[in-house]
Amino acid sequence: MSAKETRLPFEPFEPRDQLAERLKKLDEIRALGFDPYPHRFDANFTFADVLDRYGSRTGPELEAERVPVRIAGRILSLRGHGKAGFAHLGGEGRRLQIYVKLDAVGERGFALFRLLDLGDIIGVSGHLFRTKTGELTVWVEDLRLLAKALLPLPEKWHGLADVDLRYRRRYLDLISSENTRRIFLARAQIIRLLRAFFDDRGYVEVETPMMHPILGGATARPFVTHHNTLDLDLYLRIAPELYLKRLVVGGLDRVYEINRNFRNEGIDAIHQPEFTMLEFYQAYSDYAELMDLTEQLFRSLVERVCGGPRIPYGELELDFGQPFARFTMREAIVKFWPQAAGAPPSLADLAAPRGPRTAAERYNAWALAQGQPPAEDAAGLSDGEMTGALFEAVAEPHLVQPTFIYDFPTDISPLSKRRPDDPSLTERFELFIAGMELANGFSELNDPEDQEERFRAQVARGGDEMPREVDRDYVRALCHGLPPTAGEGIGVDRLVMLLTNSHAIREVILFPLLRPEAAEKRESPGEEP
RNA sequence: AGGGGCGUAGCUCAGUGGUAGAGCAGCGGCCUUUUAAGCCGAAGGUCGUGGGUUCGAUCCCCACCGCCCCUACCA
Repeated sequence: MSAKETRLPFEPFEPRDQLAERLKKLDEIRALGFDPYPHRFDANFTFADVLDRYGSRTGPELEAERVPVRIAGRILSLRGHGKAGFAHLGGEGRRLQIYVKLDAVGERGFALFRLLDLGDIIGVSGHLFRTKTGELTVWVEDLRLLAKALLPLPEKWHGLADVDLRYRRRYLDLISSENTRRIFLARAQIIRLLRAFFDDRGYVEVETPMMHPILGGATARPFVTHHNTLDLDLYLRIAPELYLKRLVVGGLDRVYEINRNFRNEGIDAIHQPEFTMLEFYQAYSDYAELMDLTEQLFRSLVERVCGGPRIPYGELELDFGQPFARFTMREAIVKFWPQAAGAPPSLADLAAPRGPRTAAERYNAWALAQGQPPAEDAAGLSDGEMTGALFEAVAEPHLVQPTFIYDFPTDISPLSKRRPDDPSLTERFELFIAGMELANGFSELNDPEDQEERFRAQVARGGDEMPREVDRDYVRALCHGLPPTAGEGIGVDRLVMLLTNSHAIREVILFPLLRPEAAEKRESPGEEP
């Protein structure tokens, strides 16, 4: 094949024959005296401007005005007709048709037009008119190539159908999928709104370390890295929590951070190793106030991003207009207990020693007979852990509409403050929507003795997910006095999923972590050239 | 990690135990208001990889690789 014999200036990409073809055209364009990569183009309109201002003007009105237009964009469609042709230019998610004909652009301009391909970036000058079929179009008088595309766009009818490629070549996905563009514009808007919400309430945005010498702030398996000069192993952070609370000790009474956390765990529809978390802390406050604030935040986001209180999510309709449902964890177990599994346990049963286990045994007997997933039941589970497991099996799948679950067992909440009336429970809540956990907040534990004790218990228990040493400096900070403080984390990726009706976390992360392509494996990072 | 599905032209997909097909894209030709433009022509494939069964495998069997879905752990 002749394409293979063509000498290529760089390590070629597939499809090679089309690459070679386009390189050939590039040479021909240069031979015509055009610079295929000029430095600038002075447009006088954006696509949105033209379409919004002239989209409803009639043909005769446009002819009378002869609106001069200079506009630049990518060629998204191309239809040649001998000595004339149409194309659509795309930019900012909009598109505008252009009409190029020999008489109007001259021999040299038309020769250039015939050497253009889908994907090329061009600038045109001319005036607006309406075609026979009524489409607003630029009558081109001058045509410039601004950047040659050496590789083709995705297939015009199906777009980028290969999901894997959509994530690997997000730039192509953004060109060819309007929905992808919409999702990431919404994501940017959501993050802007989050900042505005907290800025308006006197919170200070901060950035705390992403590399931690001591694991803490959550229970998760970490990534480990190494600093050469200090000869120090570091963990990529699993949570910013302990640093943010140090700042509250330091008198930043309201702080928030929007940034990445890293957890070396599984990847699925709602988990990515690198994910974005909003965490915020408010001194002189408690978890009840945060539930109110969270409800306000979600309601206002839904209103502003989606334009109303009710939003579709797959087959579901989620309603943020009503007050969010609120149940204690034990209440939720009672409420969603299936009738067929016999009489539900009472709140007192669940509070009694070994009560959660007894209830779980009854539930699991029914669940196994029904083929339903049972509550996790390991021999060593405490009453609190058993309660959590029972809640997950019995209640969690039912939490479709926005619902707060609060008063978590102390055993599964190492950083939350105990309830004064019941030390087996903590002042902690989670917000569930569409079966997903969206937020987790609590009244912060600020008793340094209790904290040190709980840290020691974690270290003693051991395992990949536990810190290997007590964060002494954090305890010291608490010794200087952390005011009564409430704090919360909100999973930003999941929030974006919800507000954009996306059903996989990879849809809302621009470049999600994927297994490297086979061909890329050879050039793995870390290898010296 | 376990179960299921998929892998055929650059892309989207048909198809058969007997040497492989369409549409789109690309290439050549015609076409000065088209829009999934149209018409004519030519080209494009080690049927994911490696073994096995068979006279013969893209098809059947085994293993591996990659991707997707479900299930278990984590936000």
